[in-house]
Amino acid sequence: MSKQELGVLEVTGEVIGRDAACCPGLATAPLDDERAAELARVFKALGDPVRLRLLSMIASREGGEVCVCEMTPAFDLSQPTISHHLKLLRQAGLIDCERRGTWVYYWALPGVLDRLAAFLTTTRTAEATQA
Amino acid sequence: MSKQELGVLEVTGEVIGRDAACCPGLATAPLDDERAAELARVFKALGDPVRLRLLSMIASREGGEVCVCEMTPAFDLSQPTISHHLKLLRQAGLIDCERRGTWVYYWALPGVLDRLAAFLTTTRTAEATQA
DNA sequence: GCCTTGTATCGAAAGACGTCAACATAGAGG
DNA sequence: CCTCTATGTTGACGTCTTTCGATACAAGGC
Repeated sequence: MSKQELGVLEVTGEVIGRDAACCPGLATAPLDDERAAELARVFKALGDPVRLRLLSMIASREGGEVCVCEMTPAFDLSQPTISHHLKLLRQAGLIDCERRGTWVYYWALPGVLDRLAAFLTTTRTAEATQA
Repeated sequence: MSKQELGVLEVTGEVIGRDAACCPGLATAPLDDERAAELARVFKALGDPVRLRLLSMIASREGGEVCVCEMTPAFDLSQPTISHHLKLLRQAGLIDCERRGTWVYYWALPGVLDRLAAFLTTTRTAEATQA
């Protein structure tokens, strides 16, 4: 279950600093079709309040891991719905999970989030630099 | 036309540095319902390849302004569709526009983008700091 | 005034998405 | 093996999205 169909932004797991301008950035160039599609997939995953709350719930956890059994009751939604949202977050490469006994634990993957942040900040940074 | 129904994240226009932790950040705390909804609206606006390309096209423009007549032919979509996407970006507070004569010009509003970036980076920053 | 051009809005159609109840699966513990 | 609890998956339903053609509006030129 650990190895998911990330498929998005090929998550490496390594943390990429805001300086390492690995990727163009929003305001540096007009963004080609392919990269736009990649990024859109991740942003779309973040474009739902439930998923945002789930992700922040996971990312803000001290130990780094959260059991599904803790998340489900925090929402006014059915368990399958939560499961579905978690799956989408996984497919976006934002989180991963592991089953330990009866329970399943989720944790955040910093890779994609960092790239997204870089994409947005590189944006302004590049603009300010070049201007 | 300049004053749009932003409604999202109350765009101030002022640039917020990555340090100015005005807002919680993804990994600092479990994100309340209201803020999640606000943020989700913006991320949803970014969750479409066409809108991402439009936004980057506008944000990366030297002069800062782009005429609709330049954007429409860059896509394989009808003019009403482009117009619709531009409207969504405007409603998300990411861009604004003005009509000058026959043409309408769009420009990027840094405010929301900076907040989003802060939200994502504050995330990792806070995590690294607190850990 | 009346065209012409650029852009927005409307209404409709196809598809994607969020949600649930029902069911399937994975382990734990008898 | 059987049962119980915790999760994931399936299928269905209603709603939101994306897209288009048709139309309306705005401004300039005649």
